[in-house]
Amino acid sequence: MVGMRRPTMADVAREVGVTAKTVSRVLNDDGPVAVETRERVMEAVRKLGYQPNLMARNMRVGARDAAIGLVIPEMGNPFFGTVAGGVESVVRPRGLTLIVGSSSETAELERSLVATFLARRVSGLMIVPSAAGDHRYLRAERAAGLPIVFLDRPAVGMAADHVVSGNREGARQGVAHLLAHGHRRIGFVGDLPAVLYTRRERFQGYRDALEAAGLPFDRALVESGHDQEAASAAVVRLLALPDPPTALFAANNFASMGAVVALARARRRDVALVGFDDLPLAEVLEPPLTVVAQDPAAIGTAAAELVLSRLDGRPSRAACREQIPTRLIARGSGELPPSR
Amino acid sequence: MVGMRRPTMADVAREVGVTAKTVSRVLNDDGPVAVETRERVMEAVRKLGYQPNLMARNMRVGARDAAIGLVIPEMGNPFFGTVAGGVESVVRPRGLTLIVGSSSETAELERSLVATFLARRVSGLMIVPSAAGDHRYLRAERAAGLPIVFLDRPAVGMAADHVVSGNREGARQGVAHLLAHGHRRIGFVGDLPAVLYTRRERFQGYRDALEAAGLPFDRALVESGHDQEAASAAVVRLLALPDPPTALFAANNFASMGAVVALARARRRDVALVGFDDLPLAEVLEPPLTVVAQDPAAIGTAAAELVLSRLDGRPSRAACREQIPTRLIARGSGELPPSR
DNA sequence: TTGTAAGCGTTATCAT
DNA sequence: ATGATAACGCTTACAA
Repeated sequence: MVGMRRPTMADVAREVGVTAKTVSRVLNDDGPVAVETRERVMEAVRKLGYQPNLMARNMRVGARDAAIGLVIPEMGNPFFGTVAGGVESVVRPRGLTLIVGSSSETAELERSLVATFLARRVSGLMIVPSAAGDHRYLRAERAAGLPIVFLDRPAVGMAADHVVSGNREGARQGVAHLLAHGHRRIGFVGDLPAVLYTRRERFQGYRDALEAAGLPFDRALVESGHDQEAASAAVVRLLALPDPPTALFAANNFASMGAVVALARARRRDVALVGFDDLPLAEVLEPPLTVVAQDPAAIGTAAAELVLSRLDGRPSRAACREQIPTRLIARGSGELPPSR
Repeated sequence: MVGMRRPTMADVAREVGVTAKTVSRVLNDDGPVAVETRERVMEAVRKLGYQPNLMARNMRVGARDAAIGLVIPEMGNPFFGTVAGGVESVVRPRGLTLIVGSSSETAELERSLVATFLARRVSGLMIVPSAAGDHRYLRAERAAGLPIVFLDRPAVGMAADHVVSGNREGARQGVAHLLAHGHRRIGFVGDLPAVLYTRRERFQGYRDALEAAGLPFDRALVESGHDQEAASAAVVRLLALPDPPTALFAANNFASMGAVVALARARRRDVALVGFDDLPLAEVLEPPLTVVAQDPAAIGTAAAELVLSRLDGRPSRAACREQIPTRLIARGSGELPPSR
């Protein structure tokens, strides 16, 4: 039983007494086929359990695999998972399969994944670039007409299509929300400086809001950490300042969780908090967490549609950027008044 | 520039003045090649920017795609995302690519995804089966030697390898934990009855624990809901009973969140709670949530290793089942004493 | 309406 | 150490 050769088109053809081409015609609704022949072919297909070999088809037909390669930093992260889900939802109805790999945020893994995808001759490439990367090596591919779209962050060293959140505007809105509730000293808790595109943008939004309100920028109110624990520590430092903030803006979900934990540990229910990126349990926290929510599914679908439009021949001479707007969700923590 | 044909092995060969087969030898470290020839080939490869075509290779070499097809219910769900990450971490070092699709928990989508994967001639199939499915149609594939492994839930209508959490034992442990803290009336909040394998197993664990403690089973203490809101409502009903439970066991994370929300809304800090499956913010809740944590990454890696071992020729005559143990994490909510 | 021949880009086999 | 030829399973182009 094991290793039994799979039936091929030729096997089906032999069974019916026709040629492979005729079977192909039936299966692809190509060219004219006699009704009776069609029926006999279909029956032989069922009888033999024949399944067309997509590999062979792809190879002959386009020299391109009917697949889209997607690189994300991490599969277990619901943000990127939802992005991937968005991509799949637009790509599958077009008959394209999704091939996914995770880079663990390292440029090396990202590059090796991309190499694999290119070797497979995927029809399109979608990349959430890792921080340290350089994408110049993809210029030739892009020039040769391969649709390449970057997600969540733009490419480095190369002008290419990309779809990102409205980071700057979203952060501005979140901070403006705190300002509107009377806060004048607002701490910023973000990733390690300058490394990440999103951190830079959101930081700009923070400054935009302050400037629009005519408030001075105080470097002492800016703290960073690369994970939840570090963010907690950052919050502790902020609250220990001589002139501490009455509100916090957490620039990503690790920072948000770190801030929530730090405030809970310190039993500080008087510090306002707005986080960038929504959390599953946000409404259960005390107080419920006010957030600037992103729309990861929309990032995925928009990027996938961009790839499809390139595939359909939309010229890709000029790189285009798409911004997916964020949405402020007021739940309580961002509406607390200043404590002093 | 667009549509420029990619260099093939033949192009490289022509450039060097040899045959395609020689280039193939160099690239695959196959057979003997003169040192000088090898160098000239490598240089031509660089010069032309040649990249081997994996599709063609796969087709010729094994009639199998060097890929593993994985079906999960939902990409945005961190549980399944982490499972997928576990699979990838095992499969990639072996040179296999991961192809993923989500079924949205519907048997139709699952089946169509599987069909696509089979048509691509993947080397292995990994499926988190959706509730309503029937997998008899896969028996022939399995008999023909295709490695097929089910994750998180077993197959229906067919004996096949599967890797699942220790649902029953984990639930037993969680409930026993509550019993050890003095509770005698423990409510069970789960999915809709009987539909889902995991719900059945965990319910059995609940009963095991009661039985071991010599406590009677009270049907009134069992409630169900298919999402967070329904679970909340279920908890409200339980607490309104004439002789209400002093503790709750939530059999999945939706139920856990629903229970947390319901207790918070009712300002009931006196009801103990143990949830099945960990939550990101569990330690931030008040009180911090005690859980029976699963190990989704381990489920993924174990299942992937099973596929690889089958691929390496381990006979698959008998289906094997692997249980990944759970781990009780006591954080506070499960250690509350009975309120009366 | 159906068949024939050729080819997609590799690698296996057998020669040289 | 290298080459010639065929083959993998399918589709395109053309012929019958």
